[in-house]
Amino acid sequence: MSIYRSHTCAELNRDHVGQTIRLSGWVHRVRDHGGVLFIDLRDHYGMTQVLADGDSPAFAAMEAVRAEYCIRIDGVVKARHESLVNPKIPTGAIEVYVQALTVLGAAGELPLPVFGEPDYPEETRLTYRFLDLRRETLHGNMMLRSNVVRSLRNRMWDAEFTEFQTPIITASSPEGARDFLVPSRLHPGRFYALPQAPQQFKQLIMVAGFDRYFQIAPCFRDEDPRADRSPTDFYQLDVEMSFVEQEEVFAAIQPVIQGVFEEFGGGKPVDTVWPRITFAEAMLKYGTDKPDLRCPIEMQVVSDHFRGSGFAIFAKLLENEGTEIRAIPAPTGGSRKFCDRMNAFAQAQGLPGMGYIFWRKGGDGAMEAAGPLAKNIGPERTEAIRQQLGLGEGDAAFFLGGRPETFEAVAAKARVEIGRELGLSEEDSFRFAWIVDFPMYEKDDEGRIDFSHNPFSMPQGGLAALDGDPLAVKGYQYDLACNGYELVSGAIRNHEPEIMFRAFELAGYGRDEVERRFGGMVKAFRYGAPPHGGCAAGIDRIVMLLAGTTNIREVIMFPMNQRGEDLMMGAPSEPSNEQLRELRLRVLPKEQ
RNA sequence: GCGGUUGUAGCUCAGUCGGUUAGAGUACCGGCCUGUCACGCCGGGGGUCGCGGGUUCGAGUCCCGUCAACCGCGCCA
Repeated sequence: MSIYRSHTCAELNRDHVGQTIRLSGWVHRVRDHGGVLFIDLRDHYGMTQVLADGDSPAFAAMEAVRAEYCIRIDGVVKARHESLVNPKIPTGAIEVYVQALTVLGAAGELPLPVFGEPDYPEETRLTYRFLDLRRETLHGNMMLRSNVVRSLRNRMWDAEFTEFQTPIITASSPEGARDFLVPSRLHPGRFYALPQAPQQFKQLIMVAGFDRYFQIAPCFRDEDPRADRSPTDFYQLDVEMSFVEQEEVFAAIQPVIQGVFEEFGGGKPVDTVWPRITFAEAMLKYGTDKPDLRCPIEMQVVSDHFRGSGFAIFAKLLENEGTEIRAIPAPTGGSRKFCDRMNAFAQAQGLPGMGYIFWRKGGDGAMEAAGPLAKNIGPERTEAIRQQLGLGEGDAAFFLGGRPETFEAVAAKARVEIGRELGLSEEDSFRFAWIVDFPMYEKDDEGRIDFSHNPFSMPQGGLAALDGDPLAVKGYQYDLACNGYELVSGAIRNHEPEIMFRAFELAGYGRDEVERRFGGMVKAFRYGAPPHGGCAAGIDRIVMLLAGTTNIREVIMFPMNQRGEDLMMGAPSEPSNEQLRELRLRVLPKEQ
């Protein structure tokens, strides 16, 4: 027999009654009745009730253990009386009478209880992550993650993709997010960078004549975190294929993503047909490029009804170029209480507010429009709006005005909030859509043309398209949106050096600069580069959705906190003087 | 960098209009209990009310500042 165990804590049942067995695990819970003492013994696999009474030589030892002690017991499996069976655990038909107990690892007073999983401050949970991970939820999340990754790999292998590893210590690529830099000891004053993604490597793998590559790849970005975005590092299912068009990438990746959602989604409905929605349409209808399609509400432009109307705020707004009025229809939302609550929601998000109209039964029994806006613009315009939006008695509509970029983010949240509050949205389903035709360029704060997404994407229309208005150029660039999250992002790549130079030129990067920054890739494209494209799927987010949480740290084994610190390991830490000397670095004092 | 929320026992929280010695649950320690599975009962220790300043006869409570955590914005090709 193993010195630690003959069985796991999930294994024993009536078939083992009478056997002498050995278990190792953690003390989940102690119930001391004086003459008889029960311990729920827990390991990775499950739970078994073990007990001792005064006749057992292990009784004194049993009395001494506390929650989360790691112990080993020897004992005999006993059937429980029918009235004492615990149906909540698989081993509930039996219990183990303990004859010997050894403490393998004692535990101090717990800073974080495992039993019962009460809510705890995240700071404590991260500092004692190893205890948090013993808890059922997090333990289960990590097992889910492992199983999802295995399933993704199997599905990719089955589809004849090949997995390769790319460098972790590599060169800085100056576009995009901030790099994590790694000082070079052999070359003082020079730095490696951790890859933000294996982007250039996977493209080079295609140039190298491989086909259908994938990798479960760590990506590193030195940016501030969000609830759904891990700081410092995260994992992507990175994919690249040669000789493909956009639809072929979709066809390759949909079965993989859909498959894991069907496998691990707990039976929640999973879309099997994924609509293609253009970026422009998504922004118009949903106010975001990652719409939550569980909410059926679609926004509409209603500017004409407000032009020259008695509602001065909107009428005046519309005199400025690039402005519009957008309506969010809210079927069944026709009460002042609800409208005021949503208005307050918009204000809490930093907008001046959302105007609204709602339709109710009037004093004479006929439908009447209510709300401050209706009074200002008059009955004809109000009625025209109602007809355009297809609303009726008991419904409401909210209005936002200005340049779309100033209100779209809040409108997107309000749309989802309205749908949820009114019970119009599905809750337990996964709704997917490919968002396509992203613009190649946008204007930055100073009015300069810059890449809006991925500079390596092929512009639609090729070289010729780059001679017109840059802001009108669309790329073969796409995202997969699911329930309000961006799960996948990808593109057909620009593999022709001349188009690439021209594309960068529009964004203000000279030929020399492109050669310098992306020299390896540009050089490769001069020696017979195949057309290629691919995508990358966010593993953490996929697991997050499958685990039913909205916090990415719930699905990462050892996450950073909101400030990019690892409270358990104490990272980042100060280097020793010797380390700095060797790297020939000096730390500047903090500016006061 | 900016905004919101929170900060009281190891932990989760309550604490009224500014008023006596700041409470409960849980955890911990001690006692009792032979059928519990969130065991139960009795007792005990445990507090810089985040920190600093102010108003007041009196501040956990009001005001100012500051720190920290989380959420959001900026940022994230």
